[in-house]
Amino acid sequence: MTGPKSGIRTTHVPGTGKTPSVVCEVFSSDPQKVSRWQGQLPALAAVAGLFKVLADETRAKIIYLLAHEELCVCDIATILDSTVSNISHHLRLLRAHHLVKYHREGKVVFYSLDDEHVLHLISEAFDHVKHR
Amino acid sequence: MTGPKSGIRTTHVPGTGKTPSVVCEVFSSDPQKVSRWQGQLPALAAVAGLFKVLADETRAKIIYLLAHEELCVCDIATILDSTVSNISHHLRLLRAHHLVKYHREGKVVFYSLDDEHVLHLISEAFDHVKHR
DNA sequence: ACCTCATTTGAATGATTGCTCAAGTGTTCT
DNA sequence: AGAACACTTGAGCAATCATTCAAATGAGGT
Repeated sequence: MTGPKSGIRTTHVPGTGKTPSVVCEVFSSDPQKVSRWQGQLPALAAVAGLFKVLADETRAKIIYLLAHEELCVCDIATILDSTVSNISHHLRLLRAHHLVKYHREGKVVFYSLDDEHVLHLISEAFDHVKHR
Repeated sequence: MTGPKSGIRTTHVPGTGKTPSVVCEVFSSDPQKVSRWQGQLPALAAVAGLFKVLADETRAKIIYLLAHEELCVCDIATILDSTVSNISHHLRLLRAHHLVKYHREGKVVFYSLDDEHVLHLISEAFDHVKHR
């Protein structure tokens, strides 16, 4: 199968002002460009998944905090003016993506960043949103 | 106001095994660490907003495509096996964030990337999800 | 054993999001 | 003017998500 969204479309070549060379092409628009991309697209689902993790203000702040120092859940909640439960839920997600590490000291659990790369990603995005 | 989530929490110092030095501290957990962060957190809402735009497989792929060549809506839809309407909705969002530029040629609208920085962000995230 | 505290977990809620369908706009051609 | 085409837009829907509350777990102190 060629996918449920496929259909009959026409052809366009930019710049030339040409009329559609083919009126009814099955499952492709511009044969040249379209066929060139066949199987060439990298799997960006995982990339989008990583961005989803970072696409939340609270989580971005948690990462930023933990990049600078080790903190317990309670402290993070206080600093971010949130609830312990809420922060714990977010940490659970960050843990699942191996972005944070933790160790228990008595009753308290201390979290810290386990992936400097994501901090770099955040700071780069921060620079991006600043100058424009 | 100090925020709706504030409450009375206790103090913890990692490593020392110390007992909470203060039992009831209003609106703060570890006074040392918490106060150090007062007003020090950068505004990461916009950063999270940018990541939200990238946190979708279809949009990530559109950006990847447009980084390599100029394409019309119809072609993008064909390559990504989606509908023209769906792609147009995504392009609308990308346009609102000034990530893509476009120009009309007759009936056809050609889109291309207007922000190489986001491509760098994507390729960096791609490298990240690969080796682990 | 019991109580307290720090954190985790699950269920419930409201908000946001991606996609689809149908209708609308703008452009070209006859 | 009218038809055909490329694209845009808005409403509607199901799925996902962030947050909250209440209950559960785990560890230390008495």
